[in-house]
Amino acid sequence: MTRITIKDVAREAKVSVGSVSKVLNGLPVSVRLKQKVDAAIGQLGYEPNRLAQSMRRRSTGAIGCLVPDISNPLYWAVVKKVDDRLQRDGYMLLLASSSDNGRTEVDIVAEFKRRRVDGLIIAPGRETDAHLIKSLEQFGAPTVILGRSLSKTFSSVHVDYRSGVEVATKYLLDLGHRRIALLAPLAGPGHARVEGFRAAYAQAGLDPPEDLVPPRTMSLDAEHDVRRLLDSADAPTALIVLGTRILAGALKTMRDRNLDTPRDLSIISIGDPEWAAVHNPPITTLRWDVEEVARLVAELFLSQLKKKSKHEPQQVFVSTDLVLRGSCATPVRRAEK
Amino acid sequence: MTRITIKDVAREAKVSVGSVSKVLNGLPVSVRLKQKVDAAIGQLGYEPNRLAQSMRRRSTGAIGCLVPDISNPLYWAVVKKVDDRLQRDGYMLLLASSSDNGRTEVDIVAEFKRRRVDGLIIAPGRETDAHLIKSLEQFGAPTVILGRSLSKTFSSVHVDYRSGVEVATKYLLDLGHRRIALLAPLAGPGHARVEGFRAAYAQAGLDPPEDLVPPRTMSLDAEHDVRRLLDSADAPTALIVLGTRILAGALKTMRDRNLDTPRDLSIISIGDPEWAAVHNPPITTLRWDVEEVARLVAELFLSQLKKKSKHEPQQVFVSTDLVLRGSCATPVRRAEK
DNA sequence: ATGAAAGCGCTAACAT
DNA sequence: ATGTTAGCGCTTTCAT
Repeated sequence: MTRITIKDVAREAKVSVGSVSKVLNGLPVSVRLKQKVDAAIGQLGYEPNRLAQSMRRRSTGAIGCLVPDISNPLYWAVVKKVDDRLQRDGYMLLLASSSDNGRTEVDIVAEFKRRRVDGLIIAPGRETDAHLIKSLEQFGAPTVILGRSLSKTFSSVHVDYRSGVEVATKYLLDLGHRRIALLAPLAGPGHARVEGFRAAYAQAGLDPPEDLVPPRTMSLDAEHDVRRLLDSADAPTALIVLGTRILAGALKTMRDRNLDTPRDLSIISIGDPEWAAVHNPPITTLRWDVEEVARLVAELFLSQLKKKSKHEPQQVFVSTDLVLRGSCATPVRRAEK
Repeated sequence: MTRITIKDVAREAKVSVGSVSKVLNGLPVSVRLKQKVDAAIGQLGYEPNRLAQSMRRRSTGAIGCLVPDISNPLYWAVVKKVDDRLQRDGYMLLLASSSDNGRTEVDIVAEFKRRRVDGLIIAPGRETDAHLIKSLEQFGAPTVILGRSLSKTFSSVHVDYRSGVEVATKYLLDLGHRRIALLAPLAGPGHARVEGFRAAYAQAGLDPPEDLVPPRTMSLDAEHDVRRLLDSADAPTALIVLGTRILAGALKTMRDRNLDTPRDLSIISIGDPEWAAVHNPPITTLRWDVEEVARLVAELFLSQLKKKSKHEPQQVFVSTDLVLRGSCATPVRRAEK
């Protein structure tokens, strides 16, 4: 551990600590002074202590980043991108995940505060959390919320599931499907997806199959849910599934049952795992640009960081694309099977 | 931003700052004192400033964590697990990925030093890097290396690819394959895999097909490589592929070529992406326990952190399992096809 | 242009 | 048992 301080440098260069500090911070000094100080720094291998700097400057150059327990590739893609972007500006990420360690999001935000982070990037686990909102608001640092509508007082970036699912549902409806099941957890922004689902039915002048929409089902065991669904008397002819796990569960179940996609069941995946295009048949997917989400988070964040005046919070939505591949077809009536 | 300091608390409670500090740190004090201080703290909503604490205590409770690519499932699984474990002990992760931001690993480690992290968890991009090693050694803080044999002076956790690939190769050899291609990047611990590959051939009294082993090929474009390989006159009858990307490339190419797995080509994947079991046919995989890797990293790290005396560095290897699924079969002679 | 000195908020001796 | 005080390493007035 380096024990060399600015004092040592000052002594070595035979100047005052104040002068060394000036050189360090690029303030105007004489050429001679700068030379002496630089020489001493090189000589001693001095590295400034960021703790001490942070203390005086009242800024740590650290950003608190909180992601939930869900093992969602989206979060990591965003973390990576944000990290890349912020490192460029000299910031570092203090990362914490809110799972499996018995600490709540509020606890972690409190810890971020104690560590005097310069800002916060938060992907909350739940849609609304008064305690968390209050905690964030009274902190008052630049904050971006990812994926939830916590409160309009913060900037946030969302995927526009509502219209995405609407498009996907309409596509299936147009193909002739009527009994479409939406398999997504109720929690979180699930309601947006359900809204899109209902909207598509409404627009087609149809009633959505209430028994196939959450919150009907969805335990943690996706495979089990899918199995029950497919085995029921009035089984759906198409599935819209959220996320890798449920998709995998559905696909596995179908293989076990020797059901064919898309002949026996059409499938649309919400989210585009790498392998959706590899699978046989390739899975039709509602995808969005992870890179763009990440870019927006980083931009929104940096813009707040740079304005001195409170910037107006913005809610940004990232649109989705329905990527047509081979997992959807006109439904075959059960009797014909 | 909280502007309340220990002084304010002392004044409010009408005690000295020293006494407040004692209460904060759980040192023995009278019940009455503690009550007064706690009351004042609650009253004021005081939160200790960790920067100031760190400065005096000479310990930040922050751990520097450096990975080449946080969005890689292996790394983020480890990071998440390590984070869970370390949060329990009051630590936080300072995370940095060394890609796409123009900063070298040495730069980032230097930044970690300046920020006075209490320890380092590093997944180096390359097998050996004298500069990095020196930088880590002179830091002298608890350090765990993930996935590379940087230097025996640090503790490290590895996946035992050598024997894993040997087992996988032997399995294919026993099935009757002779022209097996090992598709893995040369860089990094690739040599261990190649060693395993050669060892299996040697043990069977056979010569490995030199033209099918890296460093023969492997550009960044896996699909292209696979295509060239399959189109060549003396194409392999089996593939051992490293990682999601290459596997996906291989599978896609095969679908395009209308080749069947395992009839036309057997495939073993090194690493077990979630979908390997979902794919049709399910992919035989050389897998290891990511959780265990993470657990070992955390344990190795904490044990160093807790010993005052330098602990002897340990090299831990995590063994692999060959999970037999449906992607391998006895080779069919080309002519018969 | 440079130096001296006062803190930043806290902990840890040392006094009392 | 509690209070006083000297720093931790740095930045930033304020003098010179």
